[in-house]
Amino acid sequence: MTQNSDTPARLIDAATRQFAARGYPGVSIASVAQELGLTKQALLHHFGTKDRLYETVLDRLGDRIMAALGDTGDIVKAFDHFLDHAGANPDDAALIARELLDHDARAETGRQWFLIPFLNRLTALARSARPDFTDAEALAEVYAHLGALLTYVVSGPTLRGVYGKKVLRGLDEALPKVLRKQAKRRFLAKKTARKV
Amino acid sequence: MTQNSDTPARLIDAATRQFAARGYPGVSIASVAQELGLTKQALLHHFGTKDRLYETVLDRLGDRIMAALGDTGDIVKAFDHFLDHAGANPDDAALIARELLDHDARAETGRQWFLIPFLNRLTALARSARPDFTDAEALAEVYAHLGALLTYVVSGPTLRGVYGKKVLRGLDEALPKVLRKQAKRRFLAKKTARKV
DNA sequence: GGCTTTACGGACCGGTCGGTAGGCTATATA
DNA sequence: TATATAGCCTACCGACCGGTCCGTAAAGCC
Repeated sequence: MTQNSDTPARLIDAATRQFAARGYPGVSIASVAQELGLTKQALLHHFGTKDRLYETVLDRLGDRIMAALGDTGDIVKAFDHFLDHAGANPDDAALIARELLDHDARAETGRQWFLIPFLNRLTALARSARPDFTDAEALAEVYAHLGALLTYVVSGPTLRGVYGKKVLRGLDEALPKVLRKQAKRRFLAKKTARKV
Repeated sequence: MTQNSDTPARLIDAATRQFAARGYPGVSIASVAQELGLTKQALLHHFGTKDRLYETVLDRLGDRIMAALGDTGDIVKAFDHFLDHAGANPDDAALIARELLDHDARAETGRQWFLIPFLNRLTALARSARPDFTDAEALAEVYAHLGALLTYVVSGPTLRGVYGKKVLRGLDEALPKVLRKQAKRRFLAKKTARKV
């Protein structure tokens, strides 16, 4: 650690932002390195290849979103925490959305996809909240809810540019309410008659 | 029309597939042209620049999705038609999802975004089904539903690769049901006391 | 038959891509 | 003090990028 020992972490941060904003093919390793005033060779020194940089970014992302769910056994709270996290870290949401679009296009040699533990966790929570669900139904409900949540968080900048700030402020007020209400309706019914 | 007069249309088809699969920065005009055995100069002859090719692709997409909604006044039916269309044309869904992610990053000189009429139409239908909604609430419900639908259609290939065909078949059976049930719950309530 | 237009291909341009080779410097260790 | 190593650089490579220039063959128009 002769010079700046946290360079790898800062490169990961920059790469996370750029991959989220422009996607894998839209980002050059030179532009990531340039963000901290380095050359691309410095980046290659730390990560070897662009692909390994990207995989590292996804690894960290996987850790963050699992942590965001918390250790609650309540799926509504888990989605609540995740919405908070995604709202505060839209880059994370964008990267997830991009992976849903692009994952099958990339080679992904061997390793397990970073979203699998996340989806499995949510599906398990859904099944424990609604034992009347089949596995497929639980995954479907989780997936539909996650899709609505991600699309909303992800399109913020786009819709702000298109509709203007005022409309978007209304959306930012209404949509989280819609999502929370929907989570309750989705997962808190049948078998588990509920309070509030 | 000396040689092949429908070349532009075929180029648009190829470009639609490739942009949907790999996104704007991931597609080279040479690879699009190559799909019909042409060189990139042929493509540039017809469209001038890569950007104009992409805009043409979005124009056609905008026409298709508006047509897919049909002329019904019933938002549940409109979403039903759109789900059918998106299921049969996953490239269209992928392009919309990519635009939601990327639109603000591109310059988009002047012209109106192709999704605006689509979103406006759906929002208007939502408001007429639920006069108790504010504009923001209607847009939020439309957007949440659209997000769930798009994410589902778009992630098909990815999830198939990750979960295997069997799980995905279960999802393909369960998720459309979830979406249809949800559309009814979203838009057919209050003021319009319900049957079914 | 001359002229223009359409539809391409070949050659090439400046620039950028990911990646390699090798060198320099500051620190850590012996 | 000698050596090793981490961190980063300059220089360079072949491949590819979007785009221009120019030629050419076929068809339409007069």
